[in-house]
Amino acid sequence: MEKLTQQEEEAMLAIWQVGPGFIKEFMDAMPEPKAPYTTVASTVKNLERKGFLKGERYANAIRYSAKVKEADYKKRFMNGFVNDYFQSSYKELVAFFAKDKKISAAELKEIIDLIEKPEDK
Amino acid sequence: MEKLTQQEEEAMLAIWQVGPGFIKEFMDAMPEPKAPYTTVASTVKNLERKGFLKGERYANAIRYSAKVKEADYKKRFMNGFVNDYFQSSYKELVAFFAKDKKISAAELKEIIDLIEKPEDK
DNA sequence: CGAAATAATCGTAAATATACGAAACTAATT
DNA sequence: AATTAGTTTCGTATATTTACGATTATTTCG
Repeated sequence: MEKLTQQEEEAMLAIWQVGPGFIKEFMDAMPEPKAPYTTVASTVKNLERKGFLKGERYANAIRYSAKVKEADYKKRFMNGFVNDYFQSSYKELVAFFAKDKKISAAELKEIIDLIEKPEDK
Repeated sequence: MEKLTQQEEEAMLAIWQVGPGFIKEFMDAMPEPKAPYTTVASTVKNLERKGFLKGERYANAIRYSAKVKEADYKKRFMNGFVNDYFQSSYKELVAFFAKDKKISAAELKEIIDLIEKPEDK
């Protein structure tokens, strides 16, 4: 999976949020200040070339959908980060943010409950 | 704090690891395949320009040290990531990786102990 | 059909990043 | 002082990214 540039990633965030759709719709979901249509269109083309999107023609427009799932991108991205900054240890990462008070003991307990009693049927 | 490019980040990782030192030493700490000396020197110059390093002349060489702490860079970097991918919630992030079995309940409990009984004097 | 609307594509320009050799500088050695 | 060795600095070439207007293609509507 190729690495995304800044605006490619911004576009992907919008696309993941919107789901399959047209460039116009993705633009609506992107934050201000918005780039001109053609600029976004170029970025989308790049994403298609990199294999992150696939496009299908509908009338005179193209409907794009994500080929790479957000969860997969997150995972691979974080993995690199954890390797470089936390000696490949997710525990180190969580401990770091716990010490920095980004997450509380109570929240960690909730997560423990969540994984110890999986209630997905 | 300006964002780092790929090789700038690689160089910073080496510098954080080595501590204050000379380009040669940073190069030794960088993974193969190593770029030529002058390429690394350019990158280091860029890092100085971006305010990540400061340099002091010693004899005919320059000793560089980090102005930005690794912990601070980690924090700001992760913060952006959590905002974009986990609705600004560190709890969401931890839950995501817990579900993906990157961290166990036992490890989370250890972290809870760590933050509930702070033993730094 | 012809005009207007909508969207994609193409081409290109400018900014940024990457890469590295040649030359210059500094210090040590003979 | 001249040579050598180590290091920085400068300049430049190439690749990639960003940005977007002009043009072209397609559909819709009168």
